[in-house]
Amino acid sequence: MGRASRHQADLNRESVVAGASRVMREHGVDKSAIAEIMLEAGLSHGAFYSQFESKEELAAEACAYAFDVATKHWNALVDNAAHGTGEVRAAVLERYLSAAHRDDPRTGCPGAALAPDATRDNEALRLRGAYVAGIAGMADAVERMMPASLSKKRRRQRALQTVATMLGAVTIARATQGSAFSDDILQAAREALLGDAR
Amino acid sequence: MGRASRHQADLNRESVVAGASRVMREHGVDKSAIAEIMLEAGLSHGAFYSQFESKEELAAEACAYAFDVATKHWNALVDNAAHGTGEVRAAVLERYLSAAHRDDPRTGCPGAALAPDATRDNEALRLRGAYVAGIAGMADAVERMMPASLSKKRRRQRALQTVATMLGAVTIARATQGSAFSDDILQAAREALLGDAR
DNA sequence: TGTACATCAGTGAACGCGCGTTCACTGATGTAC
DNA sequence: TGTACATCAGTGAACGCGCGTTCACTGATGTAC
Repeated sequence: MGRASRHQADLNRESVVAGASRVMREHGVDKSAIAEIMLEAGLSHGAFYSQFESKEELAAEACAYAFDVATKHWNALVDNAAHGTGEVRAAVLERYLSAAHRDDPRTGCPGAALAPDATRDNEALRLRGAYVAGIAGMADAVERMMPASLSKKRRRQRALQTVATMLGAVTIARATQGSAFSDDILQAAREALLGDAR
Repeated sequence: MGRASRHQADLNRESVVAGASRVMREHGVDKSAIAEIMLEAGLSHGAFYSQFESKEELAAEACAYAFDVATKHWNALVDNAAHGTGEVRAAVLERYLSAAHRDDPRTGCPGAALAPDATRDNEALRLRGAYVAGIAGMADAVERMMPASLSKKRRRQRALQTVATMLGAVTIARATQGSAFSDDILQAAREALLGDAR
């Protein structure tokens, strides 16, 4: 096959990062074998180390990439909101707290999917760094969805509470998938965050 | 060393389960080596398989054990409450959402610590089963702490919302430990669940 | 109560597998002239 | 613009390590008589 062009190599690298972000959200960093990730990108196992220094570097980049995509999407929704942020907030929460999101971590929230890996990353801190930056950006996006009538301080507070509840509900729903409890916890979170009895 | 007495063997088994519940809450099931767990119980690596069928069986028992201890404790607090459940609720939440709990998963909530392992347990379902039973019991205990003035249905709803927020806040706080965000998310969850007046 | 034997908890070493990382090699790409 | 050579993305195989599991063995415990 020989050497790939500089342009093609760059495309390949992006493809590996994007693929890794999906595989790692599904299986976690440790259970995502490099061979499997490279296969997803259509490359051979051994090609990995001509693009990345280590698996940990890839994990950090995949984390940053996943947060970037998700947060940009939310910010665009806010920017394009025609009738205030209430509808955007409702749509985002409805989607986040859906069975579909619970069942498809591959394209879902990296804050929920990668939290365990960021937690246990105690030697090399790159993944944790990417996670912290990512979740902070995500919280900022949620803050922008909060009612303009609230004070800046209250909007921040509400945003953080919302993020904690969203992420906790999906985390528990995934850990209990297949049981009635899984649906109940999502339903309760929906009622809390966008419910009638709000 | 020779054969241990039946009584001693039972004690050893309990010791292994209790030790595993601590090690696994700290490192997760996969990163908890059997050798390390057995060492914690003062036994040799090879003794494991005369007590347990597999690592997965141990993980399920360790999960059930950790939930059992935590939930019994909370139920006892409710049973012994002198002045209604408000104080118990406040004390439990204050503790759960503390930096101390974030920093000490070994003796902390298994619902937060073992969620990733229950999530990825897709072949042998014993760990997931223990997790579902455990988190359900924990939610019941939280429900008992809710104001008696609320309807049964509202108490249940509030309990599930509370569990989602608690667990989500600690999960994020652990994944972002060492950053300001980690303290902020715990603080926000305290304000949400304990009230601004707190 | 004492004796002979079977049981089996615990030991320490070895096995096997998955997987991160390394390496010698290939041959198209990029560059110097 | 063409030619010669150096570079390096990608290949496929091998290495090494951690760790779950297995195994032959030990000797105190439990039991049958």
